[in-house]
Amino acid sequence: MRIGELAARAGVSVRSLRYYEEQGLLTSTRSLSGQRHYTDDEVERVRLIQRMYGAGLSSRTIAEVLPCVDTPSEQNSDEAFERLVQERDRISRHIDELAEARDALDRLIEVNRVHRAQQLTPR
Amino acid sequence: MRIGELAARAGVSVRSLRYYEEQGLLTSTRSLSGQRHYTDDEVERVRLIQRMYGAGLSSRTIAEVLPCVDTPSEQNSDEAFERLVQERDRISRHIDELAEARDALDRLIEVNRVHRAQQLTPR
DNA sequence: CTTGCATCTGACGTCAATGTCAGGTCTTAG
DNA sequence: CTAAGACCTGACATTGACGTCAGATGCAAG
Repeated sequence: MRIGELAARAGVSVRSLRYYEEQGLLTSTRSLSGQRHYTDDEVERVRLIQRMYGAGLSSRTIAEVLPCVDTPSEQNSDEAFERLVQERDRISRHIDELAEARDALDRLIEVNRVHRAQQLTPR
Repeated sequence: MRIGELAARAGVSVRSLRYYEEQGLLTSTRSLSGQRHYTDDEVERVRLIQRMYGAGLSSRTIAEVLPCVDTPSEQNSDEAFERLVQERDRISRHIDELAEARDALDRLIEVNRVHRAQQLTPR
């Protein structure tokens, strides 16, 4: 498929796909005229990449981790594997941080609910 | 206290505090010479602000919900209250998204562990 | 008084993922 | 064949929360 279809199927912009390629996260075969062509598998790959971006990984970090996706078990993925574990842990810590923030907002919400209820029934 | 002490106590940079003021998240009284002065309470306020930033709220959004911190129960905080609930929900959704990403990484880690184990004991 | 550190304002720099535009080529339906 | 729409490269624009620097002033200690 060409880049437009991949973009539509994976739910990202064409611009982003070109950027992923530039960052070494995605490869394409080129037609004689230079247009990018992709296989069906790339759809899932792009979705995974998106997920990693969503989890706060940078292009560089994703590139570092991708060997674990492409060639698990390779000796040369030692760094990649370590990085992968590292990022998983970072995400876990981030989740905890978010949970604390959510709890703080929940407390705020509760306080405000109480005050609002009082206002509705002043006596 | 002056800005340097507040920065140290709240664990942020002086630059950030000035920025928060610029964004309407923080106020200060000024000495005759124009220096900012803060009360002890501001330390907690800054920490709360930091938490909100950490949870992905923008300056604008934080400014919108702060009325719930400053004057809960006021009629005019209707919008603020709604926004607060909205953000709480957004954070919850983000947590779910992160959890999914973490699970994806966990699966990757598991696959790689297996392959690496095989390599260590080839026969 | 002066020396040195804190503070002030204002402005420009940063970083990363992506939007957007320009000017040109490719492909495909009719 | 032709027009429309997809695609190409290259480049500049954007956004937000700061970092950083310059030049000036304030303040506490010796």
